Amino acid sequence: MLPKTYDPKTAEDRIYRMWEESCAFVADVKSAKEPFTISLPPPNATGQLHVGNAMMIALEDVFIRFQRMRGKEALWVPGTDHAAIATESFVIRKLQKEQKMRDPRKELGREKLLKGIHAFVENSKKTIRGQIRKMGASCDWSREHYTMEPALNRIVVEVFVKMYRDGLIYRGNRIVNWDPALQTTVSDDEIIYEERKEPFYTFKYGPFEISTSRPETKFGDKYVVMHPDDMRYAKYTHGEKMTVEWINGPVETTVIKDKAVDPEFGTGVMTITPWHDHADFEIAERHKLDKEQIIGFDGKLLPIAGEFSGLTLKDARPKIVEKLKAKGLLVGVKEDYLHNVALSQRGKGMIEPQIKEQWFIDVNKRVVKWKRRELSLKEVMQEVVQTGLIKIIPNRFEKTYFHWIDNLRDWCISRQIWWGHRIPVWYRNAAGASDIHVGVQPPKGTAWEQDSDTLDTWFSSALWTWSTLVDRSLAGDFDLTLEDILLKSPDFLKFHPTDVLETGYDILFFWVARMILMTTYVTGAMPELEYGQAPFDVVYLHGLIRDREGRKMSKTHPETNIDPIDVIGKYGADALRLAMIVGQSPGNDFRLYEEKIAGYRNFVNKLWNASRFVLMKCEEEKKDPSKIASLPPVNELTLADRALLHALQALIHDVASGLQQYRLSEVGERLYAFVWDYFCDWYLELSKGTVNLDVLVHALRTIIKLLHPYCPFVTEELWASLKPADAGMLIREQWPTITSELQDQQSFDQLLTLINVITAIRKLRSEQRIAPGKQLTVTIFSKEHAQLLDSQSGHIRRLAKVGSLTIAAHPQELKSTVAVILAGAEVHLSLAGLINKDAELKKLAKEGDELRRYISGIEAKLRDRSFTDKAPPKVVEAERRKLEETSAKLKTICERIRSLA
RNA sequence: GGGCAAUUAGCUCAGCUGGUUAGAGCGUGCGACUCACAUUCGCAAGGUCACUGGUUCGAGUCCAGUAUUGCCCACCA
Repeated sequence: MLPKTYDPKTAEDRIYRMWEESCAFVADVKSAKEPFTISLPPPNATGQLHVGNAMMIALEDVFIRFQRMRGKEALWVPGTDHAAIATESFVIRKLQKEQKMRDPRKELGREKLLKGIHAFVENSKKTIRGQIRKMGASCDWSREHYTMEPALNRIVVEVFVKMYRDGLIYRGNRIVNWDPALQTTVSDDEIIYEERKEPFYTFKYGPFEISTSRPETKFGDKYVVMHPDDMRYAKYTHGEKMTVEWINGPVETTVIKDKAVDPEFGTGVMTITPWHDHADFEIAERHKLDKEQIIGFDGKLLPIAGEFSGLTLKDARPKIVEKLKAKGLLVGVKEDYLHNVALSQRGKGMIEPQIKEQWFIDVNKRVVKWKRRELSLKEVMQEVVQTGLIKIIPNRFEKTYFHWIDNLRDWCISRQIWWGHRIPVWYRNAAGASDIHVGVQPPKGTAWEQDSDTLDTWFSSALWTWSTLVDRSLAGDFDLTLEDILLKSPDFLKFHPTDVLETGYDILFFWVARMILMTTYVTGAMPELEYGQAPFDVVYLHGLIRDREGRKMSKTHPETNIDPIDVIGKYGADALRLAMIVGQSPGNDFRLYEEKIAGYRNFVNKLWNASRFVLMKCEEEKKDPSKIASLPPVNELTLADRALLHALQALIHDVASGLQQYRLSEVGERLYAFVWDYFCDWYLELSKGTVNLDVLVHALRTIIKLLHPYCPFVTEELWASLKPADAGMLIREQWPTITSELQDQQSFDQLLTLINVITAIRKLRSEQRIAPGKQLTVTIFSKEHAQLLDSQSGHIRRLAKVGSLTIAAHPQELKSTVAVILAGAEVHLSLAGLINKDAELKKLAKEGDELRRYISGIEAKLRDRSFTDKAPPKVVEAERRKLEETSAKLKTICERIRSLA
């Protein structure tokens, strides 16, 4: 016998082990079944799974389990990401804290530090694997991958070289976002802006006045820029040179006219610092101006700053302002000037733009082959979404996506960190000439030195949907080309493109867009792949998880922060999964808090107890549930059974069609309501009278199958007790199908009637409108109803708490009875005068008032010619019917009031 | 500055292509030791669907504007 409450703790690990040991998650590449593939967005191998990861696992597992049961060859590829900068900075901070190292990079050197990070990552991977399992994820562990494994490294390098040869990757001096704290560049997308109030200074600069919030960068300013149409400065000509007194003495400056200057802002004149400002850099590029470095990569001023050389920016600023003031060049200071400062998303340190030699991907060059045409990367990315090859859910993000592409600049892919895929480029200075080698393998010969930079972590993630499907044994064979490797990999041929990419909308640009970029680029040149594949058909974007107050989940608010693993320990994985799926809608943020999870824990327990009840019944009747194989003939079933089977058909339909449209939340609610309100509250209640165990077991099995994608553990556990003898595990069961013979709307309506009768009795009782212990007579018009009620009389008697219950097939003494007309059915309850008169009258009067108000509303509507003439006849007819029904109801109520009074 | 979204019960949210008296969960109040389940069961209260106009026979739903909130992108020296 099952225990009274379901205990997920003992069951979940055992069930997961059973699935895994029996290879239930392993996809068969040789199968003839249609494939269904998802690549798990690889969590960062930096320690722990967070709620966002848990959410995506829950959603994806629903897709996968559903499709697997529907008969697809479902493959879910798990893995982890090396998360270059995140991991490296995490480990460095850790070393600083735990081992009191000042600068771990210097103290350990490249190799030792990498070894340390590697050990840390291996450990994290272990943790994360365990945590993904805790969620119940049915991913194929035999195909687990890691972005830095040798096979993937080979692919990364191949793609780099291919792009280099196509002229899409180039090396150039460009202004980049430099993070002095982490000593690396970061991409535009890795910057956050923070509003700050800082003083805003205005200085005298020759005949001009210029304003700045960063005087410490102004040493090298030797260009003064204004708008060409600004009449105030019309007397100065473009290219005019003059000498002005500046911080460290006189400097020669040149007048530049450029439309980038806003005449309305400040004095309409500015000086530029091209080395340390994006906008200034662009102006300088346009006019081919000199650029000078002012700030070192360590964040300190360079010798150009003269006496201020070596100072940090923070220390230098007041001193410089002081000096300018002393020289009489300070015109004014506006305190509390509000502006945005760029901060590193990772370390939260200031970003100092710098000019550096970096590797870039050209997004505008039209050399990308796609469907037999040559386009730019930008154009391909736009096309696949525009033509509907890729569909984004919710579709409003397609707009965001296009907007992002429109503004996309060349992608800086090199990073000055050590943890990551090393750039496959070698340099050599021999005989005064410098050589460069770009290749999959290191060059032969001596004196070659590899580029010390590594690749942006998103470069390798961008290949994820297919780099994980490559046959590992081929990756070591350097006679093969990238195309050969792909075409010889059975997994790739069978399972790519993937079906759904499910992730948070916050990494649409970081990752999703870049996967599209890389995959279309690589496959577009391959005739065998019809000149181009997208990495996936559908992008499902979930929202961010927030706490009860709407804040982002974070450890800084431990009282509301939810750690998925803690929650699973407390409420079970099924409850967590349900809580994260139901109520969640794509693209919208979602609040998660403990009560929600507790609510679904209760639901899981409800399902558990419903099953327990069924099993108890089986035991009572000495019936072995495993021997129940099929339904008895329909014509032998009772009304209630037929109604239940009908309702199940509708449920099967709704669940399948909802899931195919990715409406997970709605389907979850539908299942929740069905199990709780219909199956438990009504059908099982009715079954307490007479039971057809075959139907009961069949219905429960169906429900359990439908619920399995949402809460796999409890359903698998229950399945073990309920399944037919020859059936295997639930995870591999077939999805229920709709049988038209079982559709029986009439029975369903009649059962509703019965339910209404019972509701009415309950209500009467709870409102104390009938006295307990008295006789209750139910009179009904239809023979079928009478039979039905008769079979339930014991149950109703209990509900109504009456001493006896009489059921008659014909109305008797209608005059002296108080009848309740129940919606759409001719069933009356006769209370044989044993009611609490005052309570009843009050109730009836209220009901009557409501109905009268409602009726007059409909009447007014029907009198309105514009309605009756213009509305569709169907609608008008419906209103008429409504009026008739309601009037009849009101009439009965009036009669009852009369008979009472 | 450009863009996207949200605004429905005390709280968290559903409400698909405009059509019965706008729903759920939680919370609240009242009642119940009903033999699967107190992680339960029954009942009730609570909403001029942010505001103002418009389209329509009919608007929570479509359109325009306003307000508030949130997010994304760009960025001004």
